[in-house]
Amino acid sequence: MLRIVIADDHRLFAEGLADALNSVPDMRVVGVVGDGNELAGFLERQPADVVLLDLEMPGGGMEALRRLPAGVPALMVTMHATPEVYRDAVKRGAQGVLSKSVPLAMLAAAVRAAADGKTLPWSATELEAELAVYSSPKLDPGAAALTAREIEILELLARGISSTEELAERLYISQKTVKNHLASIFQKLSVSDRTQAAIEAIRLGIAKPK
Amino acid sequence: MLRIVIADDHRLFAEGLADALNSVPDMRVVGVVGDGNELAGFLERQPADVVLLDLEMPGGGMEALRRLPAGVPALMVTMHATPEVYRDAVKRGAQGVLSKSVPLAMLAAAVRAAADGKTLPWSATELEAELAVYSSPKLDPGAAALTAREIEILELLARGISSTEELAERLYISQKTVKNHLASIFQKLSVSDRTQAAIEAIRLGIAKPK
DNA sequence: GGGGTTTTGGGCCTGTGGGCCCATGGCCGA
DNA sequence: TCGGCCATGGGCCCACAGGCCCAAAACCCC
Repeated sequence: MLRIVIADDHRLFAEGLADALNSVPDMRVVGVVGDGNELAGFLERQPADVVLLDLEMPGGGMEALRRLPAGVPALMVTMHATPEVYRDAVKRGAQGVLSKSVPLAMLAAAVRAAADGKTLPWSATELEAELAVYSSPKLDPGAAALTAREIEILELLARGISSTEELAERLYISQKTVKNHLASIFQKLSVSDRTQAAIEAIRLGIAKPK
Repeated sequence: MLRIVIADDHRLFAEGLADALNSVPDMRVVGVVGDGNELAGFLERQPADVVLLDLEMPGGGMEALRRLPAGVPALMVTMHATPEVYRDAVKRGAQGVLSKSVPLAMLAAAVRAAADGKTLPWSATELEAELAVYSSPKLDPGAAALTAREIEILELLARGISSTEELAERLYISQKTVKNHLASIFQKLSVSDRTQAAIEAIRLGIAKPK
């Protein structure tokens, strides 16, 4: 799970992006700050794996970038992505620069790459090639341990198929087998009933409600 | 449920905002377009209750505004909210102008006001006074029927507090009362157990997982 | 002040969920 | 080929969930 801090004074953008990133299975936004001067202090109290910085913000995006604690990967996200901005940002320690016009999936990939310590290239073609590796979420170890059948059951569960009887019917297996799978799921997800399992499945992005 | 269309070529912003608005109980983003020229055509196929327009976009925000079908409330959302922009936008039929720096809750209130046909004032103080009326979501008929206590229980449920015992402890009431509330919730949401209730609560935006 | 709703609680009963044990056959990789 | 995981089932037990009926105090609105 990658912990992300967003530094952007445009609250609609920041809050929206936070929601969007939280719906990506392997990411969690742990903080939003609206002022570049607050960022360094905030990161002392709240460790993060990646910081997303707006270029245009109070306190200055470039300035905030320069004052980041060493070793914290940062991505500059800006309306005005130019080669000059890229050069300056990378010189000051950023892992890359992204336009606010890129799709969410590309940002997610870039965040994974940044967390991995990669410095992203500027050119669009190289960038796409680089990010292809990071396109899919690195799921939690817990989630990864789930078997195919278990995931299938979780998907149904998250869609509201909650009774043992109906689950068994949908999967053409006995109710006993369903209960066995569920018991295994509970253990792997560290939960104690199917309600918590459904919530956890939704939270992990394994399954979506409806 | 208010249907919203977002017109903005900054995909990160648009997708993020879409997620954020979808998590507001009474709103649903039904479309995102990245070009002002596409907007009018899109709205013919997909009716909307409110349109959110970016000022700075291909095709021109003001231009797109002018070409909106009559009677569709529109809000201009922009980095550069100035009195001049406000004057021009309102003259062209917009219900108001909001800076991208406002919090999500204010946008949500503004959307409700716009859907109601209100034209929003420019000055911040008047705006706040006007939006106070629209601060709380117009819930779904089904959701609206839920009582305060029932919502409280649903929130806990969606956070993984699933056993009757723990729910009772958290709320300082007897387990019997918890079960009674749950029975009432099941009926109102047309579900049959707490797993489905938790999922429905998340889906309706009444509660968020964790 | 009186009639709705909400919140609180009781009793009772049945069905289901979840814990724990075990067994078999299939499949895959070392 | 053998040991491992997986999917499939069985039996058993008990606690808990959910259904149904009812009741009283609190609250709020007209």
